[in-house]
Amino acid sequence: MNFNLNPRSHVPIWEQIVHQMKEMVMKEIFSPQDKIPSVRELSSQLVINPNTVSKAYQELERQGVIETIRGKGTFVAERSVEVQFSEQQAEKLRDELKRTIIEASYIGIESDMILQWTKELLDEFGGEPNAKR
Amino acid sequence: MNFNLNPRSHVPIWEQIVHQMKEMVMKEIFSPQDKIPSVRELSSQLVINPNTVSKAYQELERQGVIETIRGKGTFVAERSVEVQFSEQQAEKLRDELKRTIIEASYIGIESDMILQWTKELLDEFGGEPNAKR
Amino acid sequence: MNFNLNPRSHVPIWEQIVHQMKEMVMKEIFSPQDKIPSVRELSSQLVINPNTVSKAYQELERQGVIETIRGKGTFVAERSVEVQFSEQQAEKLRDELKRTIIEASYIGIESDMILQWTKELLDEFGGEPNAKR
Amino acid sequence: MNFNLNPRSHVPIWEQIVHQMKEMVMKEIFSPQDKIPSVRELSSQLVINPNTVSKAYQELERQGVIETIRGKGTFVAERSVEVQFSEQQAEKLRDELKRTIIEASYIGIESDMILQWTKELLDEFGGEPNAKR
DNA sequence: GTGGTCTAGACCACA
DNA sequence: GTGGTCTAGACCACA
Repeated sequence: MNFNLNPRSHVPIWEQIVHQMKEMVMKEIFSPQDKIPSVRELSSQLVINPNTVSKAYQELERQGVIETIRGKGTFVAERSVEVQFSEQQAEKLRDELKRTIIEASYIGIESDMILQWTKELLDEFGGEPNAKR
Repeated sequence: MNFNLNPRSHVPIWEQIVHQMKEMVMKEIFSPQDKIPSVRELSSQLVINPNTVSKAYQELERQGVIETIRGKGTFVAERSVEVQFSEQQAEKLRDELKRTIIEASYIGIESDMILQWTKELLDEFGGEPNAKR
Repeated sequence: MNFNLNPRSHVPIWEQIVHQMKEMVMKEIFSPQDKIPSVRELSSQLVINPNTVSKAYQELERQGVIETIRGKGTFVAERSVEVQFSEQQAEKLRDELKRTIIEASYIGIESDMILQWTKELLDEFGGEPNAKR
Repeated sequence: MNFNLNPRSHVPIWEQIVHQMKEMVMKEIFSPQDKIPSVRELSSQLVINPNTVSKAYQELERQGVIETIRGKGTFVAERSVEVQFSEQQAEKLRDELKRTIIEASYIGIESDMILQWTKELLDEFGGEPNAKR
């Protein structure tokens, strides 16, 4: 697993792991049932503290991205289509989008460029890969 | 100045101020040369710690959004069109966009919805208001 | 013996076995003197680690649910009515009940619903089946 | 705040804190907006590690029981009536109830006693205290 | 070997 | 002063 962690970032390492893991699942680099490295393996590979990896894994499990089977290891979870997002979650993401668009427009990035980025990213990540149908 | 600050949010208050200030400039609620309240005035108006306002103003000044003129006060800065963004800045914003799109797709928000949001927000904030041409 | 084991659950597998075994006895699916599979048989049938079954059997024996007779095998134990529970045991179970009721009320499950569940479950499991009278 | 922590219990200390905190909110010992002790205060009062208290507070915040205001402290959250529980959550709690009832019946606790306990506990904790109406 | 809990202690951003 | 992150390391239950 290739993680690209930046310890200088203001985003905590455990959050970087959570996000990149979700990215890999969206990109179908991982499929449901795939075994992912143990906390100890990954922490020694990334040269970070096991507790940091553990925190990331716990958050991923809470979000239903991975599943832990006692004594056997950790696996990418089956994703159910029924996943229903709340109004609140949607609101929060729209706000994030707004924030990014204001920042981008402010420094002079053209609307067309932003729209193009969005389309490219949606082509890459839009849809629901790995969802049980 | 109407700020909508949420102390319960995990976004630092100084960052909320910075962002809303930029939003107001983008919406042309403020024009260059407009005087804005002093740190003391604003902090007592918003009932927050002066250090917080001070930090926000420092960041806004660093980004060239406002200017302080000794003995006269603080003003919205003139924006020049020639403002050129760096590759690095663009990269960072594209990454933010990517992050939001992954999260949104992950919880099942349709690509069409995300695209619609983007268009709406670009209509509202796209362009370069207040820029000296 | 039909066990419904869920390795993804955070309840240890040996505990799931213990509990389902007791449930089967309460439902009179088993009667005293019935022979139950050996550790080896059950572990290979359920495709789990023999140590896990062994731990479950030890706990069941400790609780007087099953009995091992050297050279003959393992059997459902005779239950005597005189089984007297201690204040401590009762206290512990009342606490568990309290915990569940607090959690349920907290997320907004109606008192009536909780009461109905209790009545249904008592109809299904209340009483002392298989007890020697 | 009176916590009754048992380090010998198999229930982690942070979980005991979470549960007892919810109990106190249900009993209206705390009301929304009430300030609760800081992580440092509580950890020194309970003579446990700050990280353990921190973990409990983070879980309580995730569940919407408390709110953190940066630099100001932690407060009991306003509870909204709209709290909607999922089928899955209800299922899990019914299972817990089932488990407790089987255990209780098994050791010979009368159905009437269990029903009485339930009614007493519902009188004490049923309903939605502190909910914004 | 696997993950979970807990302690001890450092460092940092925020207000 | 407040909480959040991270490291280091011990101990434990489970399989």
